[in-house]
Amino acid sequence: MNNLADKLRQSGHRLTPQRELILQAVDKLGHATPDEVLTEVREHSQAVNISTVYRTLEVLEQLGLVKHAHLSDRAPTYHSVAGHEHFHLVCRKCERVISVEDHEASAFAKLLREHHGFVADIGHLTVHGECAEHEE
Amino acid sequence: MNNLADKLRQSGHRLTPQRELILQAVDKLGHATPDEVLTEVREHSQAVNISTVYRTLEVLEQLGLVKHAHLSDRAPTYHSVAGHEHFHLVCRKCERVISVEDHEASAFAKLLREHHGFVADIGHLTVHGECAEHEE
DNA sequence: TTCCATGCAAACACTTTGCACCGTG
DNA sequence: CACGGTGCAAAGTGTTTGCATGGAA
Repeated sequence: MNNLADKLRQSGHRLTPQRELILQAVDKLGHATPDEVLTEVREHSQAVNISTVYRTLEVLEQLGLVKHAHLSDRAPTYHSVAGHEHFHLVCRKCERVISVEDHEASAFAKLLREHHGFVADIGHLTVHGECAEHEE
Repeated sequence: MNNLADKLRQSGHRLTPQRELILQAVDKLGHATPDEVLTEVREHSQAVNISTVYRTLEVLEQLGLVKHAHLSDRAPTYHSVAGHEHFHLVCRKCERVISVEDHEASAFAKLLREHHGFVADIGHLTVHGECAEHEE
């Protein structure tokens, strides 16, 4: 089955080569800014415009195929949602990014739901701090 | 005692009227973008430049007097660190911001430290999701 | 053949920087 | 009176938008 084509059509969108390429690039790169996605796409094919990248990432996120997180103070990064959700730890000292299974945040999410009626989007969560090699 | 003046001098900085005004504005506003800080400062005094706001917020953050968090996908917001640390819950539907005492994240922080050797900066943490009135 | 999608260029939002002048310490 | 701080203007980075053209269904 073609997940992308199906999801696009079900929501009244169209399947285009650009959209396939951009989703492939996100899959391959792991965590990438829109600009990095553009660079990756141009390795294989050429001729994709940066505004198409922005517009496509927005559509893919609506469809639940990718998510974005804010790993730095700069541009957001996109990653594919390949079944298992995860969140991120980012070291301020070395910029290292650690991906953590969502279940490690489930107790925290439960607490927020019970105390504040708040349903957390764990897949969007980024925790900044310092990794083992760099703590004070 | 004058906390600002002391901290500035101890770190080789100077006390200026702009720095006092900007810190007061952050205190008063709660959570504010650099631009909102500028607007607030200009209510009282005039003549502070946006680049001074950026430079000052950076200094104040180094001194531990303010912190920034990313409450939206847009500009960061600054809040004063008035003794007690807190983190934020942001509702995607209504933009509401809920401030939560840091101790509610202490079990989560402990888990991250034990499993990943990662020391989380809870005061910088922002959790996105949906508040009680807007969950699905 | 109908609309949605794309490319392009311009505009926009936010932030940083170089430099001359100002004012704290 | 030295040196860090400020204002101003310009440039840098990241993102969005209007519009004409292109192509999927």
